[in-house]
Amino acid sequence: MNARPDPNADIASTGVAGEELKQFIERIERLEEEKAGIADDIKEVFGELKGRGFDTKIVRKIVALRKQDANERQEQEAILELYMQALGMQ
Amino acid sequence: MNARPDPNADIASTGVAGEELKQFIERIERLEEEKAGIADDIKEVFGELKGRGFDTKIVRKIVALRKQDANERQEQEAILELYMQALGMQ
Amino acid sequence: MNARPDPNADIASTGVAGEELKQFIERIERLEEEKAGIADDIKEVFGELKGRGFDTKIVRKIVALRKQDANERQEQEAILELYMQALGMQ
Amino acid sequence: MNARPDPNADIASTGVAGEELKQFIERIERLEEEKAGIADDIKEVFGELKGRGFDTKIVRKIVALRKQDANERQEQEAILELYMQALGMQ
DNA sequence: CGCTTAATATAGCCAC
DNA sequence: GTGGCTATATTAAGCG
Repeated sequence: MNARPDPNADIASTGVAGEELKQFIERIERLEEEKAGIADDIKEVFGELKGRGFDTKIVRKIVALRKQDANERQEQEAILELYMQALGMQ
Repeated sequence: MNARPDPNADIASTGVAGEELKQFIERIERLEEEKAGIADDIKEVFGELKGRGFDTKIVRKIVALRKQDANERQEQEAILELYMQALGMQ
Repeated sequence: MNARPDPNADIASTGVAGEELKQFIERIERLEEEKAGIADDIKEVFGELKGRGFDTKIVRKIVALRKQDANERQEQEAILELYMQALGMQ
Repeated sequence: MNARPDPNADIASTGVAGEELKQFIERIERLEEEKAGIADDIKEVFGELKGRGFDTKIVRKIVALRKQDANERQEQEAILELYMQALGMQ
């Protein structure tokens, strides 16, 4: 048993749960702002790196590859080749 | 004119640019970790909120809607400015 | 249960699934051509409109805004329905 | 000299250019609807193809490859390898 | 032609 | 664990 079994119902009536909800939403929005800020930082690094003459597209690929399991990558390539052979493409 | 007009060429030879690239990549990876951490925090808030009896789906929609409202406002202002420029109203 | 549980296997052997795949790909390519054609039509309209003295940038913004307004309306309705469900109001 | 040198100015005054603009916008919106319809058709084909056991991601790749110039692809791969060598990744 | 914004594709998440 | 949905990442287009 719970003192507030259905906060949603309370929203329309007392506003108590509404206040709690507001707090949650504000926390989320604050965190999302932070996240967006970091995303901007990343963009800046790419901008800087581009200004130094590096190819951003390739750097992105490297970063992605470092995350990705090498085996999975090989598997993907293998099945892709299989398909291409079936279609007579190369 | 630039002291390093083609970093790509350097990569294969001296490795100097390779070192610089490595630095960039590590910065990016550090920032992406931070970003992922915040994403986790957000998930936690949703978990908590769910534990308090709120419907996560609805809360997500509210958050999205509030963001959209903000965007909408910006859009409206943007187009208003465009019009004013077009009409020579400065 | 399915008559062809693993088309990928068939590709390398009989080529039957390869044929089916080819059909799919050709359908997709035909549709993408159509789509590109329409995109060209849109470009033409913008060209025409520009020739009539309108500012394409502004017109694009108006179109985007009208679309956004429509989306916004749908979003509002969606969240309203969600709330009603959550509150047991059918 | 032109009978309507600045349609934008007219918008605020006579509404004549406003009417013309409306026509343009409606044409654009109609075309964009068509385009969206075809995009949906494409999605359907992918859905169907998926239901037949094909891997949509790979099929997308094939479609993209068929568009792409083979030389460009090889060049991309070459430079990627170069970078990876420089970083000691394989 | 580079930079910014829109379209598309991918991946992660959540509910069933 | 599968499938839909949202969010992110990539790619393409438009503009100056």
